[in-house]
Amino acid sequence: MNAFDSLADLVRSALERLIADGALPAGLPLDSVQVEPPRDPAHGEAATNAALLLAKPARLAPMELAERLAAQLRSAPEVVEAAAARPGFVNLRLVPAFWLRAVHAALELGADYGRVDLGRGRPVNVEYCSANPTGPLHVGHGRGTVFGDALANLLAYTGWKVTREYYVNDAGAQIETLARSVHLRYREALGEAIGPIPEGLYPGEYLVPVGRALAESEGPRWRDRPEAEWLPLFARRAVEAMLARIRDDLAALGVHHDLFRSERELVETGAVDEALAFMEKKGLLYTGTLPAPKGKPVEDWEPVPQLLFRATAFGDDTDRPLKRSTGHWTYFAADIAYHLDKWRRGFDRMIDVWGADHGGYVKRMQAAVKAFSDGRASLEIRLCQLVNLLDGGKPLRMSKRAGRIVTLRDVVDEVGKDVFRFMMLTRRNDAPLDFDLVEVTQQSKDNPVFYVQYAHARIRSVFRHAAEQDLPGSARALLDAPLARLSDPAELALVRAVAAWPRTVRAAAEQSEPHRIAFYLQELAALFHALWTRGKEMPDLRFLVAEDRPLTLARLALLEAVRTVLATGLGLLGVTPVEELH
RNA sequence: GCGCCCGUAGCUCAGUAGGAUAGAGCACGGGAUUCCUAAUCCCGGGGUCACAGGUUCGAAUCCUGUCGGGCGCACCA
Repeated sequence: MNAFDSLADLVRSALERLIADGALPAGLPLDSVQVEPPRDPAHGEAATNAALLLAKPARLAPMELAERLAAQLRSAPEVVEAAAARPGFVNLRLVPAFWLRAVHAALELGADYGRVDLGRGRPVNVEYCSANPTGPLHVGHGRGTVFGDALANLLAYTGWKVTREYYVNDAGAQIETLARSVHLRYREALGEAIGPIPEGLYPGEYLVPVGRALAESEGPRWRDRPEAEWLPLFARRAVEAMLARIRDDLAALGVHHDLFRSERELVETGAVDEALAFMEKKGLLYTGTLPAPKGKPVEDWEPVPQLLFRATAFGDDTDRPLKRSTGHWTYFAADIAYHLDKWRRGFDRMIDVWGADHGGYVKRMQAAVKAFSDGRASLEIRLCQLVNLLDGGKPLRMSKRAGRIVTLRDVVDEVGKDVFRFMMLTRRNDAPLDFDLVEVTQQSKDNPVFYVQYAHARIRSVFRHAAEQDLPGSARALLDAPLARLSDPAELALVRAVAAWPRTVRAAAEQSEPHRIAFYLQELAALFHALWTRGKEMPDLRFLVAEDRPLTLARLALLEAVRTVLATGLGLLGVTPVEELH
């Protein structure tokens, strides 16, 4: 049990005793009681809002209730001080031994210290990246990819059975465009002068090798044939090549999906027809004509009857078309089939990570999931805002037409996956992010990842020195260290930060907010660096004290606990905890 | 016009399920290095939490409106 959970239990049992004594009425909602670290450390080491929450149902003034609770809590052996504070908090100070349990737990549990079983083994599907296979990943994709990956890590760590999934949009007009673009490169590889890439085709150089490979394996036989004959082949080969490249880019970021699900396959195997027939049978579809769109006038708009989904019955703003005037399924229809497919594979919890430019799509997708599952499946959609690429403070304009795309791979190769991942995660996903190529390539202290990694490296450094002095270095060997010797305020602050790790994990997982892990790690690193420097100023506080082996063991135990938490936290973010920095 | 997201220090951002005197980094000013890595640390100035109402013991946080910014708005993906 982690520190703050056990404090909440302590407070609840104190309240129960007050109820038993008749000092409080029965039937109070004790579950809502929380114990948290107070914002201002001067208030104490932990604080509960119990009296504020329960004052009304207990028909007591908050301060009166707080006083009674504080008096009751003072009798607990762990409690050194319990004080009521206006408007009704109860502030607690605990015996150091209470907090030191967390250090012991970290040593004992290692990477499992902080793990909480929120998921109880239930399955969750996290779909992220899912970039169209028409080109390499760019920096904007990188953000959602890193976010989704860290979120998946976090859910797996908290007891969920996670499947990481990539939806491949390998059907539709864009793929035909891709195939035509590759055909042009194919002709080029056969020696033809193709001139400038025509409007409407993909100009990127990355298609050159795809065309060359086709020229080598196929020869010139498709050069002058009608499009209908070569298009499927070229589309398939192009998508394969792009996907291979995307997987490679993902691997460079440390991202590995469990499943790549193909849209084309859903269409070709009849899964879309089947899914929509399922919707039809539930009475969710009808044929009708949508009103003209409200915004900027659409030039070629004309009222046509279409097959529609009753999205408005499930919270969307308008009903949504499922079939195009050509008779083909819309993207949305295939997406419904895909999510139905997920649900049937056993996922009643699904999380999609999308770019903010798909924000207009959220309601209809959630409406569809609600509709086909009769409300039994949940779809959470996390939108990642855009990344503003800057070059030395100046906005870098990316133009697909000019072929001037800053690829994810370029940036990752330049700054490293650790820096990229950490930078993407030190911000809430729903706020835009400035990513300055100059700033992050400088690998200066502007990169918070170094700050955290440096803390880890420094701890490893201490242990290298400890090994030279014949001191134990493993967590197991430090389990019996006399932790009670830790007494300096800077040491105890670090101990309490270690104790706060499990609740940080829980909050981050429950809110789907991996950035909380990143911020916590920076705080933990800051407390460690501060202690380190105090040791420079006051030799008594150095970690390795030659003449006092028990004290040294206690400090090494604390350092190992901190290191464990740093390594675990960095691991959740997908960042490598380094042994040393140079 | 409608929908979603955002607005917190000069800049970039946190703010833990409504809690106490709103925090950190950068930048700026001052200081610390014979000693476990100074890529670090310590001290300081900096704020009408866009604005106006509302809900209540209490609001940066929840609700309504206004202003400002971003994204999106049949038959593309």
